Amino acid sequence: MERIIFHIDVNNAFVSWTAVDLLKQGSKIDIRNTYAVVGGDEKTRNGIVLAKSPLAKKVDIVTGETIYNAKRKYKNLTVYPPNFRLYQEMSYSLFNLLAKYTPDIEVASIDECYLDYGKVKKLYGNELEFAYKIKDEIQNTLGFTVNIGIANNKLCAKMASDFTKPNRVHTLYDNEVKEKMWPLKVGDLFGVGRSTLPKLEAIGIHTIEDLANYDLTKLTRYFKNQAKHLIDIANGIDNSEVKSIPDEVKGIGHEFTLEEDTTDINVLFKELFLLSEMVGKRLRKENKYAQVICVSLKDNFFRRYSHQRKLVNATNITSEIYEHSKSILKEFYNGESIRLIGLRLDDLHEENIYQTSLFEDLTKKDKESSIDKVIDEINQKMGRNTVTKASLANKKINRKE
DNA sequence: TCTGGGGTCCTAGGACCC
DNA sequence: TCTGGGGTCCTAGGACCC
Repeated sequence: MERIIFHIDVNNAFVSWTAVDLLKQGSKIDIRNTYAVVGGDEKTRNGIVLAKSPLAKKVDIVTGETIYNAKRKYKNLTVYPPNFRLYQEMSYSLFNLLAKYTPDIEVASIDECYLDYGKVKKLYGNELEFAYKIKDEIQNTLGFTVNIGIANNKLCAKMASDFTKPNRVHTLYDNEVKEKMWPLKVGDLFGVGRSTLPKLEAIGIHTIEDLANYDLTKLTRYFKNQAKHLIDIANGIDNSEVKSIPDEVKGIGHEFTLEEDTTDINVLFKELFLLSEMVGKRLRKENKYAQVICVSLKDNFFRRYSHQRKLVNATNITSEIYEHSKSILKEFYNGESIRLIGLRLDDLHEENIYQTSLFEDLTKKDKESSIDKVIDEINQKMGRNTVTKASLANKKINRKE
């Protein structure tokens, strides 16, 4: 069977979705046609650009830069706060629409997916016609536009959807790679990031074509095992499958930037407690137990450090997660000024195979577990964060998720 | 009031065992 | 006894993505 893959990508997703929502609420202006970005709050030090309108892009505003910097590029820029709940709903509505046509859809992120068209071509016919049809259907029923890339593998479909925007359909079949992809800058290649790019340029590789034709033995000297993969992707080679059934979640983490830097370990402990509740709650919701706990810090020079610990017994109990994370932090925190703290759970298991120790108080464990259950249930019924442990009662909780 | 948060995958080195 | 090497587990950190 012929391999035909679609990559469907929402144009300026967060800006578009915010625009659709504002219009629904009666707004007279469509922010997609203004100098607008969606970005975090500068006051809580979350002030970066998450998405930009085409006009904002025109004045060289880029995703990831500070709001402060973006405003220097365009003085009257409007900044909209992100609304992740809305984005999640918009995302579902898109994937539900596509699922009417085929179950072979891989959700790649909140605003993009792959669709295995080869498997349903007999049903729907020519892929270009079908792509235009669903592109228009999305626009007419959901109110936002997408780009669709069509190719013989996922990588090329992804590259194709990134050609000219918005509201376009592009193809990048195997026999079009040389003509359509090779002239692009090597940094535009999916999989070449900000660390690999300068290394490639240093050895004279500037376009995707340069990389595609580079000698493998020579490239291996610089990139070891990564070299073959780099040359493959530059040639548009990718054999990965469209995975319609998502992998089991492999880890759960949360982190936050503090409102101000701190050297006070007790402040860090408090944050760890809040993080423990958040990751614990999610873990229990997934019915999983974690065996690895990882605490990470970012200092005021933006350097990241982390330490992890593998537990003898996996856990999903908030107080246990907290006690371990606290002791991990104590182990490696050296008093420097901290900007961000994060907590991650890895090595997740379905069941808790518990190795009992002779001296362990299992009654206490049961009690902790039922306390968590009660807190989860109340929060479920009454809304988030109605109840937390007493030590947090005086802490303002207004974190965004 | 310059620089978020949530993931996955990979690599390298050390410990340990045979 | 003069220095191997395969395999696995564990940890720390890097790279990439949206």
